[in-house]
Amino acid sequence: MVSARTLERRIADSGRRLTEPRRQLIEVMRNLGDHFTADHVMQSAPGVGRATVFRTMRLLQEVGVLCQVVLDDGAVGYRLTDNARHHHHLICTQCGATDDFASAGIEDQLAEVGSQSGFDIHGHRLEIYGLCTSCAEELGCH
Amino acid sequence: MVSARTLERRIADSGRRLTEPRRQLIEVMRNLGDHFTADHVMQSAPGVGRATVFRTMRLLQEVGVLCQVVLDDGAVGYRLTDNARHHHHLICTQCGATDDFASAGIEDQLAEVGSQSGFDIHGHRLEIYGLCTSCAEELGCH
DNA sequence: ACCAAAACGATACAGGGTATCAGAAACGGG
DNA sequence: CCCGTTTCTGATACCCTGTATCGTTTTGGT
Repeated sequence: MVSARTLERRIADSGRRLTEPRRQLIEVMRNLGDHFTADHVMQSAPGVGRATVFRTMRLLQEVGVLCQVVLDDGAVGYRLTDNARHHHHLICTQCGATDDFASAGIEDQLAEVGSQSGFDIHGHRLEIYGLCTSCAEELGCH
Repeated sequence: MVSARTLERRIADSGRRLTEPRRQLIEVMRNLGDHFTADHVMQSAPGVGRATVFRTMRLLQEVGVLCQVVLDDGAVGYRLTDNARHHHHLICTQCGATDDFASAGIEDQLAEVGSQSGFDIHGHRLEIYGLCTSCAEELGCH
């Protein structure tokens, strides 16, 4: 779990102000767990204006501590992350549980695709869908 | 370029009716080239109702001849495809040109991630962003 | 404490997609 | 070939996620 201190420092270090609504939203997102929607955040922070929720979420994305997760059905979720580095997501299509991962092997394969295709590749997006261990158990032997 | 006949057969074979609006939309999408948005389709088929455009696009996705492409900025594009099999997209962030590709190496790496993570993986979504050869030339030596 | 800059809340708007529902088209059976 | 059932259509209202506007409030450096 990424600490509130880390998140607040990221905001401060980027030259932005550390306001009360921002602090509240950070706390709310931390409490929402490993995945949530913008709507969840709004409902959990009724004192904060709608626009501020979206603005803050955009800000957190810009400083690299919040990332979008494209779900199975195309809907968008969010997730706090402590590593701003490049990574991908493992998403449970049953319960929504989400994990980060990185794989040098995959990056190598993508570089390979680039050289074969003639495209000058400078980014990608990868989401993996499946069942987390507990959902797999539950569904597997029902 | 995927033929109109193929597309129409896919609809008929799935038990749906081959109506005039559907035929029109298929023709429009074929003419729009390798990537387009729902709005492009609507503008190119002024005689067809908005809801029918979306319904038909959903239908084509269900029968596997139209796929969503998640762009760089999160916007969604569409693309006709003749292979309903699993594949990924190479997307030019400059001009929008889009190509399909598949890579056994990547699939292997993903299986690897699955076994390491404990997730029971049953799908994924991969979009690669870059510059197509002509855009790379144009921008490279301006 | 003061002030300019930044951020806020309310709200209107925008874009993409879905639900509803009365009327029209498709197509299989007689 | 006509008829009835089923499916589809168009118009429109609506929903959801996110952004723009703008007057007011906070922030934080001096």
